[in-house]
Amino acid sequence: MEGSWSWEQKTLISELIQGMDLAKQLKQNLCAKSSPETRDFLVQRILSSYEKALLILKWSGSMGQPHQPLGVATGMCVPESPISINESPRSDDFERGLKDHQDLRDSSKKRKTLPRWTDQVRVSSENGLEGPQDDGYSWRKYGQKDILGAKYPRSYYRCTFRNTQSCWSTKQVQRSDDDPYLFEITYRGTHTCSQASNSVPPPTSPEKQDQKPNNHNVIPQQQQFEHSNPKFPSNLRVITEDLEHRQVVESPFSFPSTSYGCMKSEDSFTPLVLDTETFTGGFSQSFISPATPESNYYTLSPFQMNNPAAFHNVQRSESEHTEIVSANTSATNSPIPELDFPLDPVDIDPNFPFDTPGFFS
DNA sequence: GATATTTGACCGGA
DNA sequence: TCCGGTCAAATATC
Repeated sequence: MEGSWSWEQKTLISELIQGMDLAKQLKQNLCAKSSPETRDFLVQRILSSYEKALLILKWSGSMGQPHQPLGVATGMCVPESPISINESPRSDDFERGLKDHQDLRDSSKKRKTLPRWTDQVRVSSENGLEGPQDDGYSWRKYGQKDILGAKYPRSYYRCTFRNTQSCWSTKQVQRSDDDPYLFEITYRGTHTCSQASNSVPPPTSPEKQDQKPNNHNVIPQQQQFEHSNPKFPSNLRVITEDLEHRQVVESPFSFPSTSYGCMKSEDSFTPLVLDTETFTGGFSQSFISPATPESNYYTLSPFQMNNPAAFHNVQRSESEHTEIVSANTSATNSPIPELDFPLDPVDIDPNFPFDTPGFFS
């Protein structure tokens, strides 16, 4: 699988790792009260690394490269909406994307470009016949269709706030032929509605379609999540899946040590985000996709790589890369092709709190 | 009455 | 022409 890593992917990882290391150095320099010149130098190099990484992403996008492995392997917070380090939440590109969404009705071609990814959700036997119902978002069913060759009809849902908030996220729910308790949920587009910024665990993001059960540091996050989500059943289990091989592997429910770094204030990468509202639009997906409120099963797709500890594993083991890459390339599609970073104005506020406690710790 | 679901029809891509 | 995706009127539920 190592061969599947293209040059730009490796370079991208290298640049991001370098950026993080430089940031660590900067942090140390801040603590040591080093000279401003040294700090400026480090800041410049950090910026350079991330700009290169973004350029690689941009270039890969223009070349039609599969992006999903990139987002996963690097642990980048990669929303469909462009990331702007210190700018307003919605860049021009994102506005354009929104407009595209709104024009969807007029052009099915645009529909095809919507980010798309698939989850598999297993429901418990006692309630599974009704299918997965609640993934944290409000959906309105707008259609059902018998699919050729499929035993069960496919249901079509769109965001309840489609009209009121122009949220164009949709999902399709298809029951597995082989396993009636297994549902394949295909999400299209990410939420731009107010739900996107809520604490409710949203559907699995495309960046982390799969997760091997050997997640070492997941328990604290789980506990944390359970505490912050009173409705969250403690006896839930997680399905970690390899969509490529269509095998569902069950494991005791656990969370990655960091879910969506960009969304978690305690996450070590949070300072780079500056404002979670920045990602209210395209970057709404979280790492967990609950099947139903009553379900005992969840799919888990942890965005492990934004955990610095996990991130370092990237350096250690390429086999681990390939695990994640293979899992994520198995997804039906990725939203990352929609990625459209505002590459030019990658400016970081000089007062940016790199020395925030916990930053790069 | 407001909102959600169902279902047949329609449209566009392959 | 077939099929997947969506629309919109009819119906159901609260």
